[in-house]
Amino acid sequence: MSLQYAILGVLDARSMSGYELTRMFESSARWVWSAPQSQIYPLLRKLEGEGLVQGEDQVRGEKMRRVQYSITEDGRHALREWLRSPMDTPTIRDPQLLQALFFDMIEPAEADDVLAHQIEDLRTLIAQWEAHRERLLAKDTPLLKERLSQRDPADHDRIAALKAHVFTHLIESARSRAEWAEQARRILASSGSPVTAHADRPAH
Amino acid sequence: MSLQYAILGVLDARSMSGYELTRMFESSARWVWSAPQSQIYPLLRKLEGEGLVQGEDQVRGEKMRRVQYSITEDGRHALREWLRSPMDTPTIRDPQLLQALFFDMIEPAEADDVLAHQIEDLRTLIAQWEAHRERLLAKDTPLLKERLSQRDPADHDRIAALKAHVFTHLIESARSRAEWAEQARRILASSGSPVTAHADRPAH
DNA sequence: AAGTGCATGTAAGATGTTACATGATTAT
DNA sequence: ATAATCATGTAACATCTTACATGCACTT
Repeated sequence: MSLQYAILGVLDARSMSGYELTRMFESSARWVWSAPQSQIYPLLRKLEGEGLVQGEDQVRGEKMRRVQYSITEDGRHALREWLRSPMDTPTIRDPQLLQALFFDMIEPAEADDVLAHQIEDLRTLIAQWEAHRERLLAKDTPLLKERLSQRDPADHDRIAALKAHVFTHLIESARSRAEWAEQARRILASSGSPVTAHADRPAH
Repeated sequence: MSLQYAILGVLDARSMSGYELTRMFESSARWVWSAPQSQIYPLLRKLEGEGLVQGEDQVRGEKMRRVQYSITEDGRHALREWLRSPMDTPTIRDPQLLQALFFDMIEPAEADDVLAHQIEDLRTLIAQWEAHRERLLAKDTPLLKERLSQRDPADHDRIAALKAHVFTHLIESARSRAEWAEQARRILASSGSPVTAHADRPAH
């Protein structure tokens, strides 16, 4: 559902080939949506079938056809409809939190390792998001530049602030999660042998 | 992947029928995982096939067969393996944040409505999670009671604190999100006409 | 007699992941 | 030459959502 609008939103800034979109969405820890290449290409075809995007064949080299997709007026309309529609908070489905809920079933030291790994991972993400946020505020990302060039200069600050604000949340959220993990480590250490009843392996 | 371990984790506290598990996981805004009934029953069969859970047929009334599932030693072992394994932060895929990223394409008033709806929704969730958290700290949920009855009383506080801590994060996270949405409303209001270029409908 | 809750299932479709396959162009 | 990057696709599979179907037990 949402990937389609993510694509439309990006194409609204500028036209792109499937490959460029793929690079945007693949392994994009620093972006708000991710999708593998195998989802992008079929979806572009589908959107073209619905008239929301338009592909233009470009000859490159001998017979290499490289398709440049751009958003249509219908596509922009569909995107705006979606942007206007309120949605409920998506149901939480967080494997790491689920894991934490049952940490009393393993040794505190083992749970501690898992949490330490989470914290490490979060630090990396935070750094990436912070960097991206800074670039947005400086209006220094390729896509934002393209977008702003179509807009009234009086709005530039507001638009950049709005986009950066999304990343502010990602950063805040990851920071709060890291603090949560630290606190969880403290609770685990607080005392207590683990798994007294029905142990997985003979007590040692 | 994770649903299977969520089921095992619940069954570790006490045996249950598919129906009871369904009620646990369906529309469970107050829990950390959710799944519709159509996922539960087939998965239970699969887990039984793998020997991770064991179903016991119970006669009820005339010929009504009601199956009570319990976790096996293999199931407990598989669950512990999973609990010990570090995982990377799941890729963020948040439709609401995606929406916010393109709010510059619609009227500020329209975006404001969407954000107001989000905040309302978050308040409801926060209230539910807070209630659940309180009950966990008071060791007053049916499932936690069953679980604690199998464990050393000296660990009870630590276990309850650990579980409650998971909900603390959900609450903190939702609060931070609500504050973020309020801030976003302020940015939207900060000035600026919207969509100057390529308007969806004639400017008014 | 009809409705609600208990209880278990199937089917169709959307979405997402992992892996494989292919060929052209550009850089070393 | 060969490796990396550009570029586009398919296949198989797991997961998740929505909807429908069925029948018993208990209440009103």
